[in-house]
Amino acid sequence: MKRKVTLKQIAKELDVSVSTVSKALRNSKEISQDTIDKVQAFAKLYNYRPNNIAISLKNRKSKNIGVIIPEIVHHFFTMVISGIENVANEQGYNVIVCLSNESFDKEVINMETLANGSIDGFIISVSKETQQRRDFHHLREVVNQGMPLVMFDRVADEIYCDKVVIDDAQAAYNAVNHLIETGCRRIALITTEDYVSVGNLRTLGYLNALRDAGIEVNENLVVKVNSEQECREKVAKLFKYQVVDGVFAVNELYALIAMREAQNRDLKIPDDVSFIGFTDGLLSQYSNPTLTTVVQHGYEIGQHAGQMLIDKLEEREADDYFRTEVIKTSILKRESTKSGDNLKVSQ
Amino acid sequence: MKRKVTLKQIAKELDVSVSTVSKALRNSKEISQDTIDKVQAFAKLYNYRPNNIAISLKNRKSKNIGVIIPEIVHHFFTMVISGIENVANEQGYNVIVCLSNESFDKEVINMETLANGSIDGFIISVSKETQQRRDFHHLREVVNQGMPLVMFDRVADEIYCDKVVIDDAQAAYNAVNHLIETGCRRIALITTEDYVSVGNLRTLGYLNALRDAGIEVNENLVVKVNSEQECREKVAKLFKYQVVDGVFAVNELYALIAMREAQNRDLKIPDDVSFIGFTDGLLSQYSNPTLTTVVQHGYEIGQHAGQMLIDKLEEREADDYFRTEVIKTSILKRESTKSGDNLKVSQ
DNA sequence: AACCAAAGCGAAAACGTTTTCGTGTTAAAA
DNA sequence: TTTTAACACGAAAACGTTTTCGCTTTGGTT
Repeated sequence: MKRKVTLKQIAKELDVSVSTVSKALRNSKEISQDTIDKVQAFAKLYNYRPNNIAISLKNRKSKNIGVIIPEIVHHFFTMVISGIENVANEQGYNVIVCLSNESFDKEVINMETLANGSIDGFIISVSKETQQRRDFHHLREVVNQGMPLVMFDRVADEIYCDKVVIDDAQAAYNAVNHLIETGCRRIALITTEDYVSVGNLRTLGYLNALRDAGIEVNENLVVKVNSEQECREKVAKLFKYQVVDGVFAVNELYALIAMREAQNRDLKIPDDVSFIGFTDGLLSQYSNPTLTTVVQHGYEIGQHAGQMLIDKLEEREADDYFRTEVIKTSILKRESTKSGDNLKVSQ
Repeated sequence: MKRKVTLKQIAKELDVSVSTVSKALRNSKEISQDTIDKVQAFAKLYNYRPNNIAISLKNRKSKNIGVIIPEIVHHFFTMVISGIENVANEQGYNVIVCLSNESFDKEVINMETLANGSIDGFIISVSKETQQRRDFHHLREVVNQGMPLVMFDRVADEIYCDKVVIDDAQAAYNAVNHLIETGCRRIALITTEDYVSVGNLRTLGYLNALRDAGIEVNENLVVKVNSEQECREKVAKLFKYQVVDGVFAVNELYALIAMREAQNRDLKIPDDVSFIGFTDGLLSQYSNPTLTTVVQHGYEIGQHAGQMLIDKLEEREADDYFRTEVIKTSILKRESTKSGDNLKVSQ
């Protein structure tokens, strides 16, 4: 019920000026010790806390970071948010999260409402629709206004700003290579039909790994799907008409679906066929067998993105110098691929 | 590079007063059409947007909602956030997310930093540590300051505020009852050793369901665990020494671990033993066999919590009247339990 | 006695809005 | 011609801070 107490109220009660109160609270040496004690005692008694909004207005900075992501019900993005939160909180920043729900319009609206003082800088992974349209005017706009921007994962090359990405092509290359090294030769790729750049990069890594190993690409082993349902159908056909001894899927769900199909056909995993997925989430951890995956280190991505942004905000870094940090991926070997020990045996 | 344009700058350029500009932009009828046109054209040209912070200060409201949750890498909480975001955005509010990481101190700090103007109201699910200590002074404080507060899931009865919960006891009752109806008699409970109130309530539901069905409680079928590892061990013992034909677990992970153990012992699911878990997440959806679960409808919980808070903020509801909304759970039947069709056969 | 410096404090501006109230100008009514 | 009303606009206050600058009082130095 009792409203928050302000400097003005304290000043009136103690019969001094607002300036005196303000200075006393900050232990200014302009103020006598007597007055300081009196003011601080009173402030403590009434639990005075400075009003953030007033300070924001005065300082022209909010100490808030705006994070815009396509969706939050997604292991990778929650890990990234956790990472951002971690570095932000340590340095006195709050995180405002907005969801674009993969919609271009909502992304634009979110940015516009936040960009007017509510936040000091953006961290964003753009929506699918935005990538499809290749319309990045809203990003360009905030950059032009001098507001720091960090993009992660789904980035736009044509926007000049800090970025945090993984090397999708390299990661896919390593994944496929791991299959090759453990004896696989007829390796299928399950990917998305896409405009989403990361999908293409992962496909590229797949192709390169095969080429470097001197394995010919078999178009019949490449399946492009757009939905879970489509994945099930095409994977069923794949196993029906082709001999497959390894599967690389661009996400864990598709890998799981493929594993299920293989199991239904009484194929032994990993002896008859090995599986590796992209993105390490709960499903990979607890599937049966557990799934070997490419881990993207979302938490670290978030930490780096957050730190890069804060470095710009605190002017620890020139505002016209931009970097792209590439976070290394790693392969977490589990039960769905053969261990290195079997290597000679299986080859 | 170009800073955001302000009313003052527009006023100077057009040689009118700040008040005139402000009114012209809002189509006040105090201002001539000529001036309105002139001002609006200029504002559009320079892409004028009112500064949110200044408006917040003036109106003494930020249009921000503070959400504090124990962790974000958790399906239930992300669903809740999505629900909150949904209603908040529709009504012009932003969501500031803070994570307590299950720590009491961080929860307190988060609330204090947000409570000084940054937000208009809180939505919170308290940390385990907070529940353990039963120290809710920080909640009491914001309530006393007249700041609306909505608690969800992990609530504190002693705090007088709006709440959104599920009926854990009833939900558990229904779950266990479903097992009973499909023919199970020796039903195990896998729960957490806890101070967390929800765990106790779920246990209560289990006991009541057995009692109402005239089934004696067998202490040996109740396992309390605190970690994944402990769960594995105790579940192994359970299956080794007891005959079990049904398992109710207080979360999906424990249910999964138990299923895995049963499969290792070549028990048929659901014919030999049925499983049901609490909380419907990805694991339940994609496990093998898929897991029947109690679904908590996190998205709806978020929507209700958000709407209750906004109703208070917009004074659509008296600020001294508090409700507790109970969101109904439902049981999503999948492969891990017998269907109703088999009912007669199995009895 | 005259001067000066330091100590202690207050007034005011600034951040960017919105809104109330007052004022001068013009056109219509008496 | 005088009064009145409508019209168009500006000044100022308010939201809660921080900070600069200036003022008064005190005590000490010549």
